[in-house]
Amino acid sequence: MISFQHFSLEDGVPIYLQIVRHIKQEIAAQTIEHGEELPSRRVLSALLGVNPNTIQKAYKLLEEEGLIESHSGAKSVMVLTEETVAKIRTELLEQEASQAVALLKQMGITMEEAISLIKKYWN
Amino acid sequence: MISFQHFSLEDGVPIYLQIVRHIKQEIAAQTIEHGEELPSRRVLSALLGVNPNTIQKAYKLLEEEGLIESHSGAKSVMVLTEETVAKIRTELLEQEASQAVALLKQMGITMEEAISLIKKYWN
Amino acid sequence: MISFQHFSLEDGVPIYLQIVRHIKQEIAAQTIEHGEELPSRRVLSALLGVNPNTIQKAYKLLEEEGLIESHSGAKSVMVLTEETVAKIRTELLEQEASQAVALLKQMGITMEEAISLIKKYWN
Amino acid sequence: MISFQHFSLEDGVPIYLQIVRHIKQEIAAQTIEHGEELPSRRVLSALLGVNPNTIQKAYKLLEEEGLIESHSGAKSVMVLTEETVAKIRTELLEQEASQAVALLKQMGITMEEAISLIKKYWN
DNA sequence: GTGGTCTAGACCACC
DNA sequence: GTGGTCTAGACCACG
Repeated sequence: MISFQHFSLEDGVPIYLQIVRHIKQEIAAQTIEHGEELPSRRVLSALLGVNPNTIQKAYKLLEEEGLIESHSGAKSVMVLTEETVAKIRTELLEQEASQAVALLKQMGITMEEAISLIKKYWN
Repeated sequence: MISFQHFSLEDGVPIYLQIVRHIKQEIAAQTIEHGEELPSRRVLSALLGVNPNTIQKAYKLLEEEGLIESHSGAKSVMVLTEETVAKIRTELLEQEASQAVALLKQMGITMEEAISLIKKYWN
Repeated sequence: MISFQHFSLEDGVPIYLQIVRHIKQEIAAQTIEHGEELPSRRVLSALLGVNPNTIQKAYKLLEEEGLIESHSGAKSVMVLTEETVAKIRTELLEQEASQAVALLKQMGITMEEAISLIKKYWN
Repeated sequence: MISFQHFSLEDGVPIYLQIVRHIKQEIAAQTIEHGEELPSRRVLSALLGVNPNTIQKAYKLLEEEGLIESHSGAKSVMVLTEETVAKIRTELLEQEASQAVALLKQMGITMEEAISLIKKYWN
């Protein structure tokens, strides 16, 4: 079941991309599964306090990537193969890890310090 | 001294915000120091390959945050106390670390796996 | 009696407006007459291949213009005086003719060429 | 020189499509030529009393059809070959003529009456 | 109720 | 000044 419990809007990054990213995270975490229904535009827009159109844009992008099927009048549905799940998982990890490492290195932090940081923030 | 980095709109973050963030990273890494002169808008725009207006916007934001002082006609200088440097450093780390940890945990990754990921991407 | 016609959103005009226009054309052509019963929403929607709601919307608009009377539970009947028929007829012709003539003149076509075009497309 | 002198907004048809159509008419009438600059989004939107975005949408559609070239920071420019002009001209005529003929025939008007209508509205 | 689209306004990067 | 894009709100067709 998809959830937007731990979702909060950052500043700067377009909202619809943040939503896409969050859904991909849920896919990678397998908290959302093949065939599952997504919340409707209106429901999710009310939940996040944004315009229904912004949700629409996020869903459309996911549809173009083949992760969703939408038919007018019916709810949008997840379309997931094991393959795509694995691919998304790898993508997200790579993205996040390389970004984090780049930042830490640029700030002059050593790998050991980085590891202790991870431990500190893990809880 | 501000170092080169590639900026683009790919991920949707406005370039001028990316530049602000980059400069803050250099502050946190102490590769930029108090009293240092910033490159002129024109020079930096050439260096980073973006429009001078965009640099202007970034500088203005930094000035509003009190990190820069521009005296009309003269060059801009960094205004950094130990306090502000520490604050920026903490901000950046916290932001990045908590975001990364949240993602990893949500994806069902253990701390040990996370650490080995760090090691893998460190180089 | 309302005849079949293909309706779609291709050119951007809402379907319910296309239906209204189509019915007005039948009025002007006097293939629909005063006192005639309209097909029920369900029947017409099946005939035209559109959603019953869309027919409903078209009927409502015609009712607001006074061309239809619907008594609750009963069928809708056409309310047409000679006057209104003539008015609709004139409206439609004027609209179409002036639009077509404006286009042709703007494109630098002579009246003679226009007439031969009419002849060409008449069949 | 393109002009929106004799342009007025109809109801029902999306505004951006009306604009596209009008520009195509000007192309067909050769009142607008290869290499000519189009009015900017802001200018035209103010002129027509609509949102700049609506103009943007019209221009984008023309660009996708290869009739316009747009580069950020510079004005949009017409890209017209003799071939495309001829094609547009034919398209518009065919469209308008067949539409007009269909309406007239459906209204029970004979070809002779139609021709006299044309003559009547020509002036 | 659902998704699809048109119009509107503000902001961004660039010349 | 220019075009490009993101967010917002209203309307449409459909189940």
